[in-house]
Amino acid sequence: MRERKVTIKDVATQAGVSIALVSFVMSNKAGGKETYKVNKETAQRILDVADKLNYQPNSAARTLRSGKSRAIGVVLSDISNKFFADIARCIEDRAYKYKYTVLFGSTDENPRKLENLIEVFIDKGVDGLIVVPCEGADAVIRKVAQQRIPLVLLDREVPDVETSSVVLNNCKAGAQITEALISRGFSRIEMVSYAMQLSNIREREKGYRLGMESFGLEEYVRTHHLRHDKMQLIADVVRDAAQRGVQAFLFATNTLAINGMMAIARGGWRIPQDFAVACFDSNEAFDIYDTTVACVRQPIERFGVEALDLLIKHIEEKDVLPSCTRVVLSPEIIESKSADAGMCSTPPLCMSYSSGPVAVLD
Amino acid sequence: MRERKVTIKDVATQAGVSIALVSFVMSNKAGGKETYKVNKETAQRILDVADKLNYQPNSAARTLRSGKSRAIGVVLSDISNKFFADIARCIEDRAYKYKYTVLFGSTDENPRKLENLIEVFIDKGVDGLIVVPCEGADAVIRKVAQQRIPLVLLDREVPDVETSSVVLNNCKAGAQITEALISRGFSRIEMVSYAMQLSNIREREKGYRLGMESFGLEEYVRTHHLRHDKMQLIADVVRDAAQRGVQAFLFATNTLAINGMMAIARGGWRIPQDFAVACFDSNEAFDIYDTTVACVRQPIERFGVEALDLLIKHIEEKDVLPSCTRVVLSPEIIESKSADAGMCSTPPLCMSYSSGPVAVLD
DNA sequence: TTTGTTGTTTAAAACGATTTAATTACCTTT
DNA sequence: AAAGGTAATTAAATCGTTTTAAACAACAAA
Repeated sequence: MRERKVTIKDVATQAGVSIALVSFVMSNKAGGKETYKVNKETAQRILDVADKLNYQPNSAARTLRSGKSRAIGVVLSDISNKFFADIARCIEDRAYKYKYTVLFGSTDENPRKLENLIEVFIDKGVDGLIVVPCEGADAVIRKVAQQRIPLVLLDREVPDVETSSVVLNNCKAGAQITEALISRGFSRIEMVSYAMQLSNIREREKGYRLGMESFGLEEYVRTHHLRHDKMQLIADVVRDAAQRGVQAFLFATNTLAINGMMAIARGGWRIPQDFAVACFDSNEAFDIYDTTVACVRQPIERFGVEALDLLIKHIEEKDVLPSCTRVVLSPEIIESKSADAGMCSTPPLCMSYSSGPVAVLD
Repeated sequence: MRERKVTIKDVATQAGVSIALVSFVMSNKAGGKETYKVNKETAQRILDVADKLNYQPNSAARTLRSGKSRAIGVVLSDISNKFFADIARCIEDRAYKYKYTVLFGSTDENPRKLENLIEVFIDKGVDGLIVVPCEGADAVIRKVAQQRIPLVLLDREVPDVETSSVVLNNCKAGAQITEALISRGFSRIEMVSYAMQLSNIREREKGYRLGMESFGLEEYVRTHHLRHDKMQLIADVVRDAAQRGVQAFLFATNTLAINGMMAIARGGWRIPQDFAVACFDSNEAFDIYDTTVACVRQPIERFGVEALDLLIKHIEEKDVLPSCTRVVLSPEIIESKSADAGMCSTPPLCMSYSSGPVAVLD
């Protein structure tokens, strides 16, 4: 019952032309730049036949011969993390527009897995890669970059490597959100972060420090470094902080904030009565119960769009000069209306993600 | 500077054998069933050379010739939705183990987009598909099924089509969670659902009805049907319900719950003091602020694992009988400890997703 | 008539693997 | 010594495109 796939040959015979001509017409349809000269009538006839037979070019054959797959690989930390899932979605949509297909992979911050994923993707013949590098992946990234495989780093950067990247201005974001806390009257503010050598994390911590220092609060600067696979220890951090009279926490990520707030709640403390909280990334939870003092909203759409556009640019000018672009996105600080009122279950600031001004390039 | 890719030919000449032999060895390495007879020493020599040259078989060539791509397509509603993102992650991990690559696509509940995604994936040569069908996609699904393309439906089913599927026992879940609400003393319970013809949604509503009826509460049965692209109307539902003295809401999905709870908060009501809330799918928000009466926890891992295993089974026995399996997963009802205490910001029930018993097959 | 020229079309060679059918080498057996 | 059998190996066809270089047709210029 299996109907044999219709090939370019079928179209050619049906239309009474050679397969080459069909190929010319089919690839030109996609709007190629090198226009082959094909008689208009013949071209139309071929298109008609192709349409009638419902001809779909075989992707494997095309890739084999041309070396181009119109597929890209996207290597993230974890696609089930809301932040990355949102970005993935934007990349997907944008790629769809350009008629590119996307392969996703999650590293779990494991450099070996990252290396393996990249290998698999390259092996599958992707035209380029968007990668969220993890700790210990520097060497692999450098290798990819010097192999001249189109590459865009996302969210984090790697030192001493010539490649394009799209990142947030993390330092500025860290400083601004710290200042938001301070302007609410808090001074004993501590940061909860990861014990990972990641550019974005380090910059956020730096911003926090700068923010504190600019208000003369250097004596209270304290950053807790958690291992991402030992998240339960966050409860100790909270307990310890409570004893030392800490007033507010600044969480370096989404995941830290959620776990931290859970630890706070479990310990019997209340937000914002006992602890004020601010964090990076927004979250649905914060939208429902508007209890956080402020959060850094990252321009997710821009991350996806800029990364994909950059990558496609690289793919298309592959043989030309290897230009590198660094896109630094501006954070948006969203301050809660109600946090200082000490209430719970009050109207959230925004109904959906789409509201509010979109951050712009620096 | 571009280093030419090493091909099977290079390995063959280096090892002093024919390319056929290399092919035999390379594909046998993967544990094929039809063992070609190759001299052990020669095989080892070939493997050594392949390793030394870092030979990676060209995927396009392999796909073109063999018709198998070791890639699958996964068509979801929206990968940025936490529920689907979690499933995607499980599928990814499991596929990785089997050395399969996964293509993801989001339909936004649009049947045209679903059709297009499936077309693109098939065109890319995927060996099989996992699909979350949306409203209006029945015809497309049937077409795919009768084309004998390995297919597994996820989360929702399509009537009158012979295909495998993995779904929750939605009716049972609906009944149980309704009973959980009733056992807390609520009787004026209304359901907030979608105006979509989706098997899972319909079953959940049915369960709610059965649950209410089994306690003689049929007079209060009322299901609100929202359009997923008109989510803001949920505020009207809440306001209207408040006037009619409704005590509790049962939300049919994650997204409805989040938007509903936001609408409640915006309207100045409090959870659980003014409205009790129960819903399908858990969410990080509910973990932090343990205010919901109960939620249906879906066995996400099982969804991914079962769907992928089924699909691979279909792919591998493609030429044999087209057997269909229907996997129905049991829901787990998670009841909050604190909801009836009328508190906010109390210790949540579980620290992370991994706690608690895992639901089993019916 | 010959030589270009321009616009169309095509034959045939890749691309890099898999897979079939045939061949070789080396034993046994008769 | 011939025939048969088995294990190991290989030549060659094939998958469905893209792409290069050549061929062809028609017509203008020399």
